[in-house]
Amino acid sequence: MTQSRRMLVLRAVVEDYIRSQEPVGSTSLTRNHHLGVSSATVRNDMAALEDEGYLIQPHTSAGRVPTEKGYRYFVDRLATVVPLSPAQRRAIGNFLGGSVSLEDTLQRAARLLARITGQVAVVASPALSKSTLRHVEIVPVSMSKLLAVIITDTGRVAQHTLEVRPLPSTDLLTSFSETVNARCCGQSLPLAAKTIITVGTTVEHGELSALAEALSSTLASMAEDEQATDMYMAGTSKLAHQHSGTEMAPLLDALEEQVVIMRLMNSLSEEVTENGVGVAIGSETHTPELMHASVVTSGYGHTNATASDGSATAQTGKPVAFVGSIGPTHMDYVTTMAAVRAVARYLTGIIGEDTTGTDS
Amino acid sequence: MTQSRRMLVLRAVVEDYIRSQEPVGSTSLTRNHHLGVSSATVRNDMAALEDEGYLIQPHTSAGRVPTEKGYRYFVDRLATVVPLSPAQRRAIGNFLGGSVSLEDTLQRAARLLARITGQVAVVASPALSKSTLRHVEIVPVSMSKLLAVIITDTGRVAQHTLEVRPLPSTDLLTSFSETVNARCCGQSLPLAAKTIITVGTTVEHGELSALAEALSSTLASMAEDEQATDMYMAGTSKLAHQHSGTEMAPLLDALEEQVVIMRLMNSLSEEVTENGVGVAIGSETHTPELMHASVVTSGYGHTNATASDGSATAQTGKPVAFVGSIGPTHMDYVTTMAAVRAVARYLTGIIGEDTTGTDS
DNA sequence: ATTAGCACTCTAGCCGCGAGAGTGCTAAGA
DNA sequence: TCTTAGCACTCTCGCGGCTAGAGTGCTAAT
Repeated sequence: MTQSRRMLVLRAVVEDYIRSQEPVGSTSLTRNHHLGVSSATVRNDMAALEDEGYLIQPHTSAGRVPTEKGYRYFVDRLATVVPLSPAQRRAIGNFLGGSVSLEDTLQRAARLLARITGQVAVVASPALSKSTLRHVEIVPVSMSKLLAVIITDTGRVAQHTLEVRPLPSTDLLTSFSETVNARCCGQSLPLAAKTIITVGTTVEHGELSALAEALSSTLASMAEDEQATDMYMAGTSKLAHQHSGTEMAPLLDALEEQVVIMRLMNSLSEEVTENGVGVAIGSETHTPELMHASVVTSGYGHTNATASDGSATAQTGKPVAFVGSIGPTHMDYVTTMAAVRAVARYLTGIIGEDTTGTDS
Repeated sequence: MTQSRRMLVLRAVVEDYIRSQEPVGSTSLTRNHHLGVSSATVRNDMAALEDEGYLIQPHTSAGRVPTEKGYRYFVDRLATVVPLSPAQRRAIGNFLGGSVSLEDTLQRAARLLARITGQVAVVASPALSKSTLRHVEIVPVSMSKLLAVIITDTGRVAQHTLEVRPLPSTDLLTSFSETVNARCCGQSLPLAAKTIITVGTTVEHGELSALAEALSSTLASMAEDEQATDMYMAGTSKLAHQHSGTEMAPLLDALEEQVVIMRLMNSLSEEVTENGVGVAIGSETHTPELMHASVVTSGYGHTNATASDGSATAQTGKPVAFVGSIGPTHMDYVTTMAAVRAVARYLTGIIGEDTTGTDS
C-alpha cells in the first residue's frame, strides 16, 4: 500500500479494463502505459495487489480484473476528475435550454445524461416534502369529484382527485381556494396541511370542513410519500443490448421497480463527497439486483445556491432531488462522475433561478 | 384453402409454436391435437400450406414455423376471441380503481397490461387536440416568467412557462384568467386559442395582448403537437431478458424513440376491426425496427361512450387516445387482444365517467 | 384421399485437440 | 533489497469431426 507504483499499476489495470472489458495482462500493461518497468515487475505488483484484494483473476493464468475494492480505491484516490470543457457545458445548456416546463427539463436532462454516459440515467423531480406551496387550484371534474392542482415553488405541478359527497357551489369553492392561497402560500407542505384545517373550521367555510380535511390529508400524504416523486429515465435500451450477457438482466427488473432505485439514490445523493457526487459500487448499493452494477449520483437543487463563480464550494443545504447514472461496475467512472456532476449543477441553476423571485 | 382441415392444421401449428417457440413437426401435432388423421396426412397439409405461404421451414427437415401471412390468417379467421372472465374484469377494476389522477391511472394501466400479456405495454394519454378546455390557471413563477396550467376535460393537466417582459400585476392576472375561463371553457383547444386573442385585444386587458398571444400560441402548439402527448410504458425489462436473442434488440431502440411507436399506434388504433382491436404483424408495421414484432392496439375514450350494457356496439366516435401491447410476432395473440381490449374499455369508461358531469 | 414404411437430410451437442496468452517461480544482476 | 530475464506450466477459446435424433418427402398400398 505504501508503494506508489503499485497504485499506478492498479490505475492502469482499471483504466484498461474499463476500456477493453477484458482481463488485462502484465505485458499489455507495459505496452499501453509507459511505467518504466518490465512486465515481470508488473506481475509481482499485480500479485501483491491481488493479495490485498484489489484485483482478482477469473481463472489461473488469465489477466487480472479489478474487484469492488479496486474500483473503490480507484474512485477515491486515483481518478483524476476532469471537469467538462466549456464547449461541453455549452452543449448542456443548449440541449436543456429550450424546455418549457420542469417536467420537460428533467426528461431532457435524463436523455442527455444517458447519451453522454452511454448508460441508464435517472432524474428525480424535486421531492414534495422539501418544497413549499405556491398555489392551489380546485376545479370540479364531475358530480362528486374535485381535482386539486397543487403548484410548488420548484415549479412542480401535482394533481389529485378528491371525492366530496355534496359538491360545494362554485362560489364557495373559489372563495375557499382564495383563502387557502392567501393563508398557505410559501408554507412547506406539511405546514400548509395544518393551516388548511383551520381554514376549514373557521369563518363561513364551516361546511367545507370535509373538503378541507381531504385536501389537507392529500397534501400531507404527498409530502410524506417519497415514492410519489416522479422519476425520469433514459437509456435503458443501450444497457439491454450492450451488456446482454445476463449479468445486467436483474438491473432491468430493478429499474422498473422505481422505488428501489429511488431509495438508493436518495440516500446516496446525501453523502456529499469532495467531488459532490456519490458512488456506490456493486454490493455497496445494498441491493441484490445491482450486485454487478454501480450507481453514480448527485443531489441537485440545494437551497443555498452554488456560488455564481461556479467553484465547488461545499453546498451545505440538503438537496431537493437527485440525478444519477447506473451502469456496470466496470463503467467509465471518470466520465460518468463528471457528467452527473455537470447535469446536477445545471439543474440546480435552473431551480435556483426560478425560485429567486418567488414572492413578487 | 377450401379444405377446412388444412386451416385446422394451420391453427394447430400457430398455437403450438406460440407455446413452444420451436418449429413444430407433424408427429407432435397429431399428439397434441386430436385431428383424427395420421402424421403423414398432416405432413401433406403442411407442405400445401407452405406452398401457399402460410408456413415456412427454417431449414430442410425441420419443423414448420408460421409466416406473417400465417399469423395474419390466424388472427383474422382462426383465433377464437375469449372475453375475459368476470373475475379478471374485476381484477382490472381493483387494480386501477385506487388511482388518484389520470396520469396515475394510465401508468397503472400500462403496468397492468404489461403484466397480463408479459410484454411491453404502451398507454398514451388523451391527445390534447381532441380535448376541450376546462380551466386555465396563470401563476407567476419568477420576475419574468409565468406558469400556465391548463386542465382539459379528460382530466389531463399540462403546464407551460410563458416569458412576458413586463410582468403584469397580480390583480390584472386574476382578472384576465377569470375572463379567459369564462369565455373559453368547453371550447376545443384550437378554438380556445382563437378566443383568447380576442380577450387580449378587447376590454381593459389591452395591455395584456402580449400575454394573450403567448398563451394562445401555447394552446395552439399543444393542440397540434401530437408528439407532446405523454406515453406510459411498462414491461420493457421482460422483453429484454426473455427474447435476448438479438432479434428484439432494435425494438428496444424503437421504444425509446417514442415518436415512432406513437405514430404507428395512432394510425393503427383507428382501423377499427370487428374485435375493436387493431393488429399489425411484422412488416405490416411499416417500421424496420419492428420487423420481428407485432403490435396490438385499441383506441379508447370514444366520444360517444360505449353503451352501459357493455356490449361491443360499434363505437363510431374517433378515439381520443390508444393503448397497446408490443411483442414478438409469435406472441399469444388471443390473450393479448383480449387484454388490450379489456383495458381500453375500462379506460373509456373512466374517461366517459369523468366527462359526463363536465358543466355542473 | 389417406396411410404406412423407408431413405434421406439437416442440426444440435459432444469430444478432443492445439494454439495462445498469461502466470509464477527461480536465478542472476544492480 | 528490488528488478529482470528465462522458462515451465496452466487454463481457456475456438475449430473440426462425429453421432444421435427429429423431421421430411416420396412411393406404394389401402
